[in-house]
Amino acid sequence: VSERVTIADVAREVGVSMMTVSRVINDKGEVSPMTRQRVLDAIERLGYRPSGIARGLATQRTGTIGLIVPDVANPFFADVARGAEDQAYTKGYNVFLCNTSEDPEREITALESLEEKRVDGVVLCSSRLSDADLRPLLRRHPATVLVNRELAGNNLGTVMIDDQAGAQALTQHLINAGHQHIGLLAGPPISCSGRQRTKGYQRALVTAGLTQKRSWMRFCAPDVAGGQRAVRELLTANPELSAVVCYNDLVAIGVLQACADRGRNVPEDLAVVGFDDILLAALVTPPLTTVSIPRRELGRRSMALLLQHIADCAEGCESITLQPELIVRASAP
Amino acid sequence: VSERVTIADVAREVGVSMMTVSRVINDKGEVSPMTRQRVLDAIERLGYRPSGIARGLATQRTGTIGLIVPDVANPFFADVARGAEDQAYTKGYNVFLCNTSEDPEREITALESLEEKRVDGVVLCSSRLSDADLRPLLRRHPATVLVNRELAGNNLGTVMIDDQAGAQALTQHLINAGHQHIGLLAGPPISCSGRQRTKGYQRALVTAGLTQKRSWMRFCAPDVAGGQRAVRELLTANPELSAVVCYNDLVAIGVLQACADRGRNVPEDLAVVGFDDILLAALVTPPLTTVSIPRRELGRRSMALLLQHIADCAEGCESITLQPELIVRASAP
DNA sequence: CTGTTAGCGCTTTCAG
DNA sequence: CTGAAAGCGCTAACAG
Repeated sequence: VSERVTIADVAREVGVSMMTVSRVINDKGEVSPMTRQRVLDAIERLGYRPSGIARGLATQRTGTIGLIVPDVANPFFADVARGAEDQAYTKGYNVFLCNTSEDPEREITALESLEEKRVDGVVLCSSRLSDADLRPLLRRHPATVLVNRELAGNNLGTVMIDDQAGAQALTQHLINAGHQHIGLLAGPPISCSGRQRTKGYQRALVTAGLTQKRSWMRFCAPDVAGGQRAVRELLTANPELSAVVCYNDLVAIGVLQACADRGRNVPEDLAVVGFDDILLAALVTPPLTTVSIPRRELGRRSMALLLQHIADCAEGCESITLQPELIVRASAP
Repeated sequence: VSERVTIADVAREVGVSMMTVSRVINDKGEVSPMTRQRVLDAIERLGYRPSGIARGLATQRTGTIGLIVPDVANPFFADVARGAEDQAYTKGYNVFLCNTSEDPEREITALESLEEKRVDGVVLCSSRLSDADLRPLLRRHPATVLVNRELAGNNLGTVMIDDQAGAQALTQHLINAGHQHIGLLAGPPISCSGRQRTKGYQRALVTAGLTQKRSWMRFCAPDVAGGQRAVRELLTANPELSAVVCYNDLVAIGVLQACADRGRNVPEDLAVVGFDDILLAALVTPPLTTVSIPRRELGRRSMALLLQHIADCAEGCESITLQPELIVRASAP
């Protein structure tokens, strides 16, 4: 990386002003075809590449977006990140990736350092910050899209998954199969998506005119161990249950394992449905009936919404809701 | 994002020069404790945050790193990305994430746009570009670390996985268990890691003084279907085989499925070992003996190497090789 | 300990 | 169609 070639070098080489070179680079303003070609040649010959930094300082736009996720190593956010980056790429933007590890402090740091980097906008996934903490932080950014999180009052772009509809479809599927006693492993009580999914479960039961019982619902850790533990308690207390709706696929897999351990057949003795359609869902025995979330699409749409908002900032707070898709497999045919 | 507060605003507010404010921000040069405090107060009061863009233009350092991967949605690279970002975060750097989709054109574009962004360095994973294409592109960057790819001649930082040692350990494990007739499903012939793993397999056999037969080795697609197909041919042609080393876990799972289909017991009739320790490896029946690659560590070390190189650019081309770790499970006890 | 003078490399006026 | 001047917001290098 010897000496960087600047726009001045190119201008001198061709014998024109820097402005003319700038016009050629940006395809702005009229430049005579001949001059234009000579500039292009010089750029090629000298190996000139404009400095986004200098340009950013002059224009106040960096061509840069911040993407904040809890953890890219989580396949969910990895897919979201892929979709977001793809979309940004096609529009000529680069994206800063920030992981928060679910740590509010780190989320704050991310938002702040992205501000220092003067990103043109931020896509923030599953923010764990309180409204009060989040609002002032976002106000310092020119544009933001929230994924999987609402923020009342601010007219921000928002992209959500319809958790309630997903859980309702799953529960309805069980009801259609003749189940009348359906349990729920609801995930962590703080989880927003958990609450929505619980609502969907309840609404399906109400719509079908089926009984609901408090004891048929149980919170659990959102992983395999959580499902394993919770389902034991659930079935011991409620032997009448013939089906169970799980917060997510990992919980459902925990249920599968618990059933295998106690010689309970799925789906004959107990039908099981998950949520998310993770890779594993199709591979366990029996394969899981679940609901699939268009994760890459989620990232793509979020980024598209943000870039559109940046382009014509007239637009207000568009809000998008993506529908999960029911995937029927052997665990609940 | 009303009017941005600048260093000049802070200076005016306190009644000092911009330099003094700058010194406070950067903890550089001596500033009287009192002035210092007044500056800090004003920064807080005004909500000032320095512009990384302006600073980058002045210092020629952006505090920014480019990370190029084939695909973050691939769990392998997602983990690498996580490790790399974590490391960068602890050192105060932000990282640009670029996906190439295995497309050479897009890899070139990524390298070029990262140059425009004036990143301080690049971590490039599994580059698909030829040496001839890659070299001039990298020369334009101040620092680079290559992951999972060598480039002769250039003294770049390089981080590799020891594929050969991994395959050798796996094969040795089978030999220790008494196997004498060991087959190999070698993956695609073009694969560089495939060649290394084949070498490791062969070396283990040679070291143990066991026979090798050409017909015991077979190329295959690096997925479940590939393993399924190849193992049938392999066993039909060589019924004497009591164990098989697979290019990766997916191939091994294909072998498991083929065995299940034909009533062949694993590991009694055939011992099977994989490579990578993907999530699935522990969950199939029987669980796979395999070798685990420290993926997050791979990302972390790569970024650490790059940042160290940036810090004291005196250093030359350090090269790191990470060892896979043998994981013994039921498919080859 | 603090301030002044020059840029960093580009674009935005406004004039030719 | 082309150019000159004035910054964008910050810091390096000197001076006091």
